[in-house]
Amino acid sequence: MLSSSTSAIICLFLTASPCPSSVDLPRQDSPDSSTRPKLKLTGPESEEDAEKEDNKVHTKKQKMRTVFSQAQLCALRERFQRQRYLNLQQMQELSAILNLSYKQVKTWFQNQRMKCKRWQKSQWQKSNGVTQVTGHFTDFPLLPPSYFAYSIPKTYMASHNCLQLQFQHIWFLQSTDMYTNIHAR
DNA sequence: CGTCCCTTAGTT
DNA sequence: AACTAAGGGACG
Repeated sequence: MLSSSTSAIICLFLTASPCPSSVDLPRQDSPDSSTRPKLKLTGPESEEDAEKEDNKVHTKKQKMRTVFSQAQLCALRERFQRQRYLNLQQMQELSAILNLSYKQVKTWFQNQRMKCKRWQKSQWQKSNGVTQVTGHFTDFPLLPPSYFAYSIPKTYMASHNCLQLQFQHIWFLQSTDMYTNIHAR
């Protein structure tokens, strides 16, 4: 039912992929110990992941912010379009492909979810004011970023039915994502 | 553990 | 100033 429309949107996104070329997948030093990409596709390696162990005696806790390449962002966004929640191995696979760490992918998806949530809230406020709600799903722009519904996954685990009633159509989309996420193995 | 949420801080 | 990667705490 819904998957058809969703996939249609995905196709749109893919065909009209706004990725500014850049075939680069520059190495992103995994600032994290857990789950690093085991296969390095592109050779040039970091050589500076030494900071994690306290070898840098007392250089402050400088936050190391990695700048994702356009190719990486494009791939992440494309994936997010159709799947907002990835399970462990899906994230590992994706991180390996993009040469990012597992934690980076996990963090990116979380941040993206929050961003989406913020965006939705603003949209809702907008429509709440004067512009009346025309439809349910069609209110959101179809092309990137096509932020459909968001929802709360933690409560999905706990009380699925409760939230399903609460969010209705919005939840339906989300629960579909979660469902495919959990059961697609 | 993963996620939500808020916060911090690097990059543009 | 906006965006957003990453840190940290709370919760299940």
